[in-house]
Amino acid sequence: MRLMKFSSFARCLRELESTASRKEMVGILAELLKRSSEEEVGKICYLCLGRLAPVYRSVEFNVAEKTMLKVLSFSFGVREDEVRSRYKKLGDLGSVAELLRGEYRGAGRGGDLEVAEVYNELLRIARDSGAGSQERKVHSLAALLRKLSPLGVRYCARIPLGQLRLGFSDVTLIEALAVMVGGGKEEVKFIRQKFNIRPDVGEIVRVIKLHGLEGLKEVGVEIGTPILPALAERMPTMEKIVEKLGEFAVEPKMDGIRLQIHLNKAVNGQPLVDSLESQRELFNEQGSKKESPGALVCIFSRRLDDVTDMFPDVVAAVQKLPVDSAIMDGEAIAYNPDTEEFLPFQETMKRKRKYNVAQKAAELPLKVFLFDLLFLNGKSLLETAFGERRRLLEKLVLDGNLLMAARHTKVNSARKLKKLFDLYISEGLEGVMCKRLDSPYQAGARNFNWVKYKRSAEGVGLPDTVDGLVMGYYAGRGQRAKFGVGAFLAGVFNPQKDRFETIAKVGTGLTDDQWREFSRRVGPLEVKAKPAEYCVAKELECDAWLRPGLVVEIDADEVTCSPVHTAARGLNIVRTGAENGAGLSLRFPRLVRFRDKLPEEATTVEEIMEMYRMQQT
DNA sequence: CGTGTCTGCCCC
DNA sequence: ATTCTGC
DNA sequence: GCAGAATGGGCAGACACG
Repeated sequence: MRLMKFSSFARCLRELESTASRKEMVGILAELLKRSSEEEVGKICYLCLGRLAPVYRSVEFNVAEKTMLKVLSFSFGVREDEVRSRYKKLGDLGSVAELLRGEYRGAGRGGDLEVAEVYNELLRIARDSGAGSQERKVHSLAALLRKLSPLGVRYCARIPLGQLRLGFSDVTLIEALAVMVGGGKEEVKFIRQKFNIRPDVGEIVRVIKLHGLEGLKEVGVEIGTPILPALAERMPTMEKIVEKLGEFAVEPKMDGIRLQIHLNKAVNGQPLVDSLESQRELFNEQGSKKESPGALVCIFSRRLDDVTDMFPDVVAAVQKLPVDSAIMDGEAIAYNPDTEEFLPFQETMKRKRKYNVAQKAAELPLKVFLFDLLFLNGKSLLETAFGERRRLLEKLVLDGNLLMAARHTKVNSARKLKKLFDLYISEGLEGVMCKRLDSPYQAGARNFNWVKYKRSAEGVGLPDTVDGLVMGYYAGRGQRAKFGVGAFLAGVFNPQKDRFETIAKVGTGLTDDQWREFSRRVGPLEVKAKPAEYCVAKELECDAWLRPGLVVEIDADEVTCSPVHTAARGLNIVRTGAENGAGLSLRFPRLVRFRDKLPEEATTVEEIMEMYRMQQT
């Protein structure tokens, strides 16, 4: 079979991009996969998904928007402001690149590259690092783009940005795999199950090409290969949760970092480290080999990043567990051993680091609340009912200090649920997780086996919504480009200083109609420069400024200290954990509605300060 | 050696 | 993370 | 109801530059 040309690949992507029906996309993708040979099909899968490797290999480009602007400018001899202004208008660097390539009259075309050649070059560029690497990346990417057709450039330029905007992702690609081998619903289900425990489409398609679906049967849960985490859905009321779930258990929802912990002790049986090490060598990674005596521990984040080296205290505690092998799911959160209080999310985040790990571990001790057991002593528990998995988890003999089992209470009424919810809220926690006791561990799925119910759902997250002044807005990307806006900057009023201070950028909560309405309402308010009474950090500079005129109602989960937002900055009131000069901002801001209010009737900095204080208790 | 800018399928 | 939209 | 694509605040890391 001949190797596929990148131009031909690009034409296929173009077809996919202009197709809305998922069924049709599956057909096109199945054809594409069928046409590609086994050596290149894995690479084609990764490229389709805007990547070079499966997520848990984390090949980082360190090239995104800003650098790609430089690449396009350099590649096609166009001034950077020109590229930037076209980007603002089109909202997509691929389209800009395609246009520039079409207009480019310099020498270029170096023949028609194969997909694999483009892939290899992108991988080489991604791996370049160290002094001077940014410049080399710009030059190499520019040279690569000049060798491609305009359509090829369109997609190649989007790959380092990590999004091809084709309207499909992993799941659709899996369906295409099933169709490729002439399968139906059953086969989709089968392949998806395998993908959930080996989240590497490239690998799965290679196995299928070589050995068919039969070959996939060999793929099982493996210590050292992350399982896609199960995710929770939300529901609006507790009554609906009880109605939907029947008999379930309630656990507290902690505001920390999700961890999937793998443990393998070479006690009896074969340790499964061989394949792990060989895969690492394949990707030429250095230094991540775990030299722990007698026990291999791997920790993965929610997005399957290997974060083992960031949590040596967790590794040490897990190594002591009296089991041969296990995979556990849990939440890590920093706490203060003196007050026994859990710390805010921002503090826990400081534990996610590469340097000064031991020092921060001492400053910010963790609790890890384990809430699920996916694998135990060589056997997968994914199909085991949650009630039974929980029973096995409780038998694990945790140290009770760093490793704890999450509190877990069986519930069958809204009354009991409410009681637990109130209890956990009073402890300063985020809310509750409700889990069906009879459900398997649904790796990779967000469904109603797990339902989260947060403080904010009660309208208790923020004491009140915020009425913010719209100070300016930002050009939209992708599908927001057509509205001319993708987000806006909101501020609150400081009557003492007679000025507006920023509290959040808002980019969600508006329907398409509301985005259009936004454009209409904002048109007459546009001014050339930032009004003098706006206090805005440099990094929040808007694409268009507005004079005071439009006020909107904003909801959020929380008021937090902010290093960039200026709201209530300098109000000399003690803020726990805040640096001097910190302002306040909103966590997870979203628009509720447009309001007919005067700018001076916007929420004031004192009111925001009061909301912040109320939260602390 | 600091400081500033950009990046991350980052974490949430 | 939240939210909206097309299928 | 699912899959996908818009978007948020805030943190540490990687480089570039002076």
